[in-house]
Amino acid sequence: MAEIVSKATIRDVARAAGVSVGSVSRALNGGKNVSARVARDVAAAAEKLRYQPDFQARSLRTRTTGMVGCLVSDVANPLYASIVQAAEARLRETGLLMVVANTANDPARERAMVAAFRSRRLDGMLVAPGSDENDRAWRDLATGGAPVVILDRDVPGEGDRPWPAVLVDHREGARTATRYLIGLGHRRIALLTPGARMRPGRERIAGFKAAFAEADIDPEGALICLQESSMDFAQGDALELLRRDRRPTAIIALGTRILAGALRAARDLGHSVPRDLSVIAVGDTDLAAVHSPAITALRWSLEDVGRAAAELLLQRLRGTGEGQSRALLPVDLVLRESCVPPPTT
Amino acid sequence: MAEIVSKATIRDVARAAGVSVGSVSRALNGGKNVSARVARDVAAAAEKLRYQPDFQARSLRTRTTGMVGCLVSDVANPLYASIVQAAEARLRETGLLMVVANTANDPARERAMVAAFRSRRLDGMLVAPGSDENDRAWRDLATGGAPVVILDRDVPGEGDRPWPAVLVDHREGARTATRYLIGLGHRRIALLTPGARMRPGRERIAGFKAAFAEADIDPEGALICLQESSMDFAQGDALELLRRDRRPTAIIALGTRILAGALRAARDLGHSVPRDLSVIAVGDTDLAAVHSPAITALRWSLEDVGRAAAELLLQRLRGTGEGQSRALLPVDLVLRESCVPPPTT
DNA sequence: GGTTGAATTGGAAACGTTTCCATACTGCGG
DNA sequence: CCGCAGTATGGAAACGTTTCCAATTCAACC
Repeated sequence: MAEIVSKATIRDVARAAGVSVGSVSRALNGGKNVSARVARDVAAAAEKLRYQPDFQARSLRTRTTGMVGCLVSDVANPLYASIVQAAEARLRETGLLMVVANTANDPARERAMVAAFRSRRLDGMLVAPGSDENDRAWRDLATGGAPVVILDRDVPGEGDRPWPAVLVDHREGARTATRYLIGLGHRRIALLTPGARMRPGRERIAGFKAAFAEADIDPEGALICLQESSMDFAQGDALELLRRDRRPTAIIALGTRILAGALRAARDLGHSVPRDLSVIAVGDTDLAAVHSPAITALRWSLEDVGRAAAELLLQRLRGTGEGQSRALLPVDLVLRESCVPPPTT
Repeated sequence: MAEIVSKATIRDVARAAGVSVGSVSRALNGGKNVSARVARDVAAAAEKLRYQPDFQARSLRTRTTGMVGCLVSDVANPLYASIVQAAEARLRETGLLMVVANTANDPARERAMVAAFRSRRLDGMLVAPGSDENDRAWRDLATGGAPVVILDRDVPGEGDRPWPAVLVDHREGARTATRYLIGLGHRRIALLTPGARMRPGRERIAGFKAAFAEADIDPEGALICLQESSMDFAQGDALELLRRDRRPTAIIALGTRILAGALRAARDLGHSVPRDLSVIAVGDTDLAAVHSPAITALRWSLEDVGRAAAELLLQRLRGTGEGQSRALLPVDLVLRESCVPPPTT
């Protein structure tokens, strides 16, 4: 009949079971040094009172909150959403909750959120900084003692050793894609990617250039076009690119929005994909898979990134040996219909 | 030079400022009843010691955590991701953190997460239950006293009054879309949407049927095809649908994955969109906007949903008058290139 | 100068746990 | 029968805040 639920405190349970609060705590948690009788009575009392321990109070004493933070520029970005999703799944399995915050790549906001996380005493955090230089914030957090795992960024690191991180081999991916296009005969290829402020862009550019270098062809054909990550910008840039005299015959475009912009620009100019323009998507989004023609894409597993990051963090939280401190995930080129040899002019 | 940061407690500040802890607390929070001298000294001491209050401890005393939960089936689903993003943005403005959890529409997991949220004493929560019947879980939470805002679901409600909720007018949207297709001359139209277990599906079906009813045409042409939300399923179903003798001449398909399945099926069968098959997307995703041909779509603002939900929750948290308790957001049909009159057979 | 009421302050009691410590109890070997 | 080691137990301290309450100061007014 008890309608008023859940005001039950450990003291109530103790009283109901006729033991001390200390015993209740031991019975419910440790199980160590507790007699069968006490265990039984406490369990019964807890059940009857629908006792649910108060995490806040427990946290205060144990200095652990059972929560980890996740800081990304935008959870709605498909390239992050799946990472967050997978990480949450893994963390939940161990009873951890995940608090997420969007930074929009604003360093001030990043610092503010790190401070908030620390002030809330979150046990750890997963972060994808908006630039590699803002490591003061992470350092701050680290001095708070909470482990940090970096998502696909090169953050300088803490004195001696680098931060634990999950990295994606964008360089090799970009090189493979570029090599493939060169192999098809393309000599002028544009790479559309957000700025080199962050690791993924930097690595892609490096791989892109490497492919040109190793093919020993005119590096002038490697058109690097840095982007805001927005469809309209990309469309404008792509239009400009495709109107040039010696326009690129192939485009490598990041994500959903930039890819979309490029595709639109091509359509607006009456270029047919792949006949007039080959296209490779970086990141295998719904759009790439379903577009007609289906877009050849560089794919890496976002789920793996999330899972691996969670795993790395869990290792640190448990303090079980250092284990490995970084993971490098592979990138595959999945061949579809959007690449053919360049038109013969 | 102080390298060891952030062990500073309020007691340290009190000592450094030469006042009592009570005064420090008042100086830092209330500002009420505190002399200029104390305010100055405390501020200075806090600054010098880099004092950051411990939210855990504060929570214990104030019974408020500054965190709200968000429970959806899958944050990586584009239809949720933007909602979460927008809600987080609004909540953050007021200093609240958001913890998210994915339920995969599993009622057991939903209950478990609600329990976890309550146990952590989250101040409130935003939830999109996987079915409308699992309201026991929310009732539990409500008895914990934390306000709940429902995202686009019909949850029976708490005795007298319904839960606060943000709803989308899917019925009207579906009706508009269907009416539009009928107006173009279509008589056999398929609606591909996930089951009627949840409000959006139910409402869409109702609107779909209503359009047929009001047009006074053969309701046999209203082909309702319930779906798992997965591309492969949708593709299979769509193939079956399009192979029928009297195949639909238009398809209304939900989201990214089902839409993608339908588009693929059409392509596999050599049906050209829109010549042989008109298509309307439900939900204006990247895919719909960028596909060639661009897909006419039902659009509602996910950002508005998230913002409105956050706003409703904030109202409840502040306890400022009841305000309105539900919002109904409009759905627009954005016309693109994927709908034309049916082929004349 | 004394009285009064408000403004400020310090001290201590909460908040609900976990964990430490001292005590009581148990069984066992001498 | 007496230590004695180990195990169970109760009581209390601690975690870091906020907030209550009583005490003190202060200014102003008679």
